[in-house]
Amino acid sequence: MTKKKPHHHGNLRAALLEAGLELLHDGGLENLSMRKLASKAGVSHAAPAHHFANQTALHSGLMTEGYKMFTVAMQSEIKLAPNDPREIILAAGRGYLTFTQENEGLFNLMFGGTPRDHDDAELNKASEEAYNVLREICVPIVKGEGGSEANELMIWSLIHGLARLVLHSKRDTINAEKSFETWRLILPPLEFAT
Amino acid sequence: MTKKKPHHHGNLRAALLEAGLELLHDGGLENLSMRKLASKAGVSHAAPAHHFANQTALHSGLMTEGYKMFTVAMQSEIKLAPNDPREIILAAGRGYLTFTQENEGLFNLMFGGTPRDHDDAELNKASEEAYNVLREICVPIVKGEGGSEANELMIWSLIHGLARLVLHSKRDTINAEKSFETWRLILPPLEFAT
DNA sequence: TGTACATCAGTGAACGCGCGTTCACTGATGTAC
DNA sequence: TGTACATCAGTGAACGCGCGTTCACTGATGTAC
Repeated sequence: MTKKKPHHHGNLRAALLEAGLELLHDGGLENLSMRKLASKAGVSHAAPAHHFANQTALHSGLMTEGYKMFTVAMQSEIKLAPNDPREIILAAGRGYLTFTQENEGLFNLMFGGTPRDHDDAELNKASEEAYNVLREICVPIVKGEGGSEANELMIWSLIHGLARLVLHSKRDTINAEKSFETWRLILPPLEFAT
Repeated sequence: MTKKKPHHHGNLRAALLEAGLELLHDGGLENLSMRKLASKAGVSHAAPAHHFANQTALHSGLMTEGYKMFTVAMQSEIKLAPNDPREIILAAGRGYLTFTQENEGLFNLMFGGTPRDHDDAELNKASEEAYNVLREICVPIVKGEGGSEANELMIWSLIHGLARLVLHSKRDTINAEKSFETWRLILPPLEFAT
């Protein structure tokens, strides 16, 4: 006896987000629409309205997933790194680069100017958690004139900029290994508190 | 006697690009369409087809304008800077930041993953010229393990990343002055050849 | 200088498409007693 | 345990919209002689 489609999906919200990530993965930002999303999740195109009030809400939901993936990507690289502040920073950057290369569409959604819901608590929480990873790896760096904030911004700008540029010129830096090496080369000397 | 509209516009291509920049300026990436463009330029919506084969061609044309503006923005700040390699790098960064803050929509078009025509000679030329400005200001930096390319990538990643992050968190860094100061703070110490 | 003619750069109507959103509906689920 | 009922989460049809693109056309411009 084959399973009948249940009228209630069970966890449609999660399924829709997953479908959205797939769409982004397969065809980038241009490939994302509420109707395709619903279709990919095997549901009528009016169904998502029960879970996302509008497109911006959906985008915010996907960005939330993005930040969570960001956090995980950085943390799992950090876990493998030797216990040395510079190595930890390099590892976090590798996680960042891996994420961006594997999720170009999502990265563009997150940082390409797409409107988001600034009051989305989950989104704000997820993005803060990602930032916290960055903050922690910067703690050991000796503070200069700009304090710890300048250190964090420096590291973040560097790695974010590199990630963007790597995607932008795929011909030159097509594989992860090469971009990891570049990252190692451009990270300036840092002074750490002992 | 009032001037009749001439049937031939004279320089519609330029007018369309200008209209496109205005649309981007006023409403960002989402505000850009061929029909709005034509309407803004005071021309029927089928007219642009004579100047841009398709949307990608139009986007590429706008990106070309963007790179030119980039180059000008950096060069004009460099011109005002004291003749000191670090000051020149700081000045170029200020130009970059000014451009991005005044042209957020265009910046998103250029670096947000929008497809471009990779065979557009004008576009490639304009982007190379912008890169050349960067290359020149990096010449005085002492080469490390990664050679001059690593120096260029380091400076570019830093300033591009900062520009992106400034736009991303407008609340914190709403004005140019503040972002200039941040830029000065995060530019690491550099060693210059004498 | 004048004329014939090819080419160019517009117009305006029409095409079909995919989109987000709304709506009345219905079947499934959960709850009170 | 059984029943009545409210709520929830889907369906499918329909809405109007703006879009990129195509097309036959026409008026303006440029050129050959």
